[in-house]
Amino acid sequence: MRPPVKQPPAADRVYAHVKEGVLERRYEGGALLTEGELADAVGVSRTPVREALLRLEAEGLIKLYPKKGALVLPVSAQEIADVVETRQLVEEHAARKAVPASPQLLARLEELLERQKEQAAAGDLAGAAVTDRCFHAEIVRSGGNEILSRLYDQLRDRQLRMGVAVMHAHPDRITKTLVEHEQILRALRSGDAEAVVGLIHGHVSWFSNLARGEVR
Amino acid sequence: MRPPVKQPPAADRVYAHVKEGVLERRYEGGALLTEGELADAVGVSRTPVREALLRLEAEGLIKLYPKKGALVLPVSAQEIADVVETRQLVEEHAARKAVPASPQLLARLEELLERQKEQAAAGDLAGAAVTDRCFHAEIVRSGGNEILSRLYDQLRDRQLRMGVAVMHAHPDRITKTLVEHEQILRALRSGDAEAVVGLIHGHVSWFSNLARGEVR
DNA sequence: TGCGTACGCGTTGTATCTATGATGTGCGCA
DNA sequence: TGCGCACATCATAGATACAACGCGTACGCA
Repeated sequence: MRPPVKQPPAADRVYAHVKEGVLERRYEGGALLTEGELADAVGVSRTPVREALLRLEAEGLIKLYPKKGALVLPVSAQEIADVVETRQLVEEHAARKAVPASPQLLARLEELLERQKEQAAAGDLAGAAVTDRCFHAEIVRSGGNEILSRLYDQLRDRQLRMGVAVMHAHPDRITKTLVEHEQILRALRSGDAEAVVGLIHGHVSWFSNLARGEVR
Repeated sequence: MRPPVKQPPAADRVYAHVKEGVLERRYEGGALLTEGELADAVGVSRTPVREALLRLEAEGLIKLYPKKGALVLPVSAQEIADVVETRQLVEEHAARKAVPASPQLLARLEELLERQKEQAAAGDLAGAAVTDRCFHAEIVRSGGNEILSRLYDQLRDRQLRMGVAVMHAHPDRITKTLVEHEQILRALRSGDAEAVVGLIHGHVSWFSNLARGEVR
C-alpha cells in the first residue's frame, strides 16, 4: 500500500491556481472571478477560495468587490510607473548597502549569472526569467531587511505579469540582461556604489518605456 | 421604531478588535490567540475571524501557525530596525519628490500642524498622534505612488505598536515633534530638498535608539 | 410610451458541522 | 524510576448550509 501522497493544502492550491492564471494572463485584466467558479475549477469548496483571494488582494493582483466578485486588476500605466519606481527605490537602496560586497554575495551572484547564461543558451526562457529574478532578489535580500525583501518579491510578481507580452516582443532583451548583470557584478566587486546604483537604475527602468507603449 | 443601525461586517469588526488589541498591547507580544477565543470575544463565528487573521498576517502583525494558533509577533530589535529603515527610505524619497512643494500640499500640512498644536495644548495625546501620522502620510501620499503609500500606512501601524511605551516615557517628545514638523514645513517651503531629507531622517530615527533600549 | 416598483437570480457574508492533525498526559512496562 | 506508547483534548482546515444583499429585468400603471 503506497503511503498516500499528501496534497498541499487546498487554500494553497487555489492560491497558486489563481496567481498563475493572472500572471500568465489566462485570466484577463478586467475579468470578474467568482468564488463559485474557482471552487469548481480547482475542485474545492468556497472556503479555501476566499482565503486565497484575500491573500491575492493583499498582494495587489486582484480587488475584491463586496457581493460582486474578484476583479482581476488590469495593468494601468499608473501601476507600471509605481512598480518601476518602487523597484528602483528598493533595489538601489539595497545596492548602496551591499557595497562593499561580501564574498558570499559575490559568489552567489556569480553562480546565478552563470546559470542564467546556460539557460539562455539552452533557450530556456522561463528558467532564465526565474534566475534573473533571483539575481535581483539576492541583492535586495543581502540588505537584511525583511520588509523590503517581501515587498520586492511582490513587485517582481506584478512586473512579471506586465512583462510577459513585452518579453516576447523583444527576445534579444535576454542578451542585454546578461551583459548588464555582468556590469553590475563587476561594479559591485570594484566597490563603486554609485556605478552600481546607476547601472541598476538603467537596468530596472529599461522596460518602463516599452511597457508604457503597450498599455497605452 | 429606529431603523436598525447597520453594523459593519463581522470580518471588519474582528479585524479592528484584534488590531486594536495588538497595537494597544492588550494582547501581549508572544501571546497565542485562537480563533475560538476571538470568535467568542467579538460575538461572531469563526469564519470571519479567519479572514481577519489572514489580513493581519499579511500586515505583519501576527503569524499564523497551522494547527496551533495566531502568534502575536513580539517586537524584535530586527523589526524595529527594519521598520525605521524602511520608513526613512520611503519618506525621504517622497520628500525629495515633493520639492518644490505644491501650494495644496503646503496648505494641507499647515492645517495638520495647526491641528496637532491645538491637540497637544489640549492634552489630547491620542489625537495628536493621529494627526502626526497624517502629517507624514500626507508627504508620502503627495508622491502619488500607491504602493509606497500603502506600505507606509502599514509601517506606521507597526511603529505605533512599538511606540506606545516609549511615548509615555517621554511626554516632552510631543513638543519636539511639533518643532521638527515646523522645520520640515519651512524647508519644504524654501525648496531645499536636502534640508528636508536631513530633517526627516533625524525625525524618523529619533526613537530607534530609544526603542532599541526598551526591547533589549 | 415612459417611469417606478417588485420580483428573481446570482453572489458574497456568516454560521455550523465534520475531519484531521498536533500536543500533552498518563499508564504500563522494562 | 525512566522510557515509550496510546489516548484524550483541542486547535485548525475544509465542506456544507443558510441568510442577506445587490442588480438587472420585467411587469404594471399612469
